[in-house]
Amino acid sequence: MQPIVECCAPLAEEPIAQVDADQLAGWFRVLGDPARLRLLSLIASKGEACAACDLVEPVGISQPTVSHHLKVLYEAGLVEREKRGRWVYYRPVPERLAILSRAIGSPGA
Amino acid sequence: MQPIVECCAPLAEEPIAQVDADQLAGWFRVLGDPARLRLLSLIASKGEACAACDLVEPVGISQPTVSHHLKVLYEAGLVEREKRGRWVYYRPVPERLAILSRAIGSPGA
DNA sequence: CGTATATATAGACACCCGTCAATACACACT
DNA sequence: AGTGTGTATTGACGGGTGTCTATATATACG
Repeated sequence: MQPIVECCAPLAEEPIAQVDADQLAGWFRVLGDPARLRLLSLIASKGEACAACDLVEPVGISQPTVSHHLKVLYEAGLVEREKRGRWVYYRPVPERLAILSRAIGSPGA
Repeated sequence: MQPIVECCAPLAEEPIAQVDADQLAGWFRVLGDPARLRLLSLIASKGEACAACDLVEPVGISQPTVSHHLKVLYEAGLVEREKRGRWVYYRPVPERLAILSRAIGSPGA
């Protein structure tokens, strides 16, 4: 995960560079799956969530698939993980999400 | 295109419903491609853009591929089209983009 | 009408992705 | 140490997607 703190001015501000487009598109693609969106929403609305405890049953997909999606979210830097005993807890990374929100945010409207 | 004006409370507010997840994920998937992101950025930063005039050359992909991406953006309701003479002009749809921005917006951060 | 240009479509190809069952791994608790 | 449970990985399958070339359609201009 790159140390990107400031990235990608709003799309409407200036034509986005290829590099930034790749970066942003990667994040959006991660959000482009209903299962991941529901997982992220579950995590965010609880503030923190454990995979088996809070996530597998509600989304209604198999445990390996949940694990896969959580990995994708994690590697995109949209959630962070903390292992506590036998369980792994996930929390959202608001800074990352803010980058995306700001990129498509319409200051001209 | 459905008449969705109000949709999808912020992800962190409450666990998102399956239907909303499908809807949102569809829009994010559209943004999940660098070429489409660059096209949208070019359109948005100019306020309006014509495919051949302003888009084909800057993004560096073939005309049919540009046409395809514009169709995807259009059918997602992220841009609107207007045919003027031989040309087709595209404009962003800020309300749609605002929905996405608000969905991932972090009120808790 | 014919030609030139802007746009869209068709078809093909390679590649990526979501899902699952099966299995492996990690960690606590007795 | 052994067992049970949470988590991750593997391998496979089906479907979707981005890209291209070639071609078709539409519109303006002479």
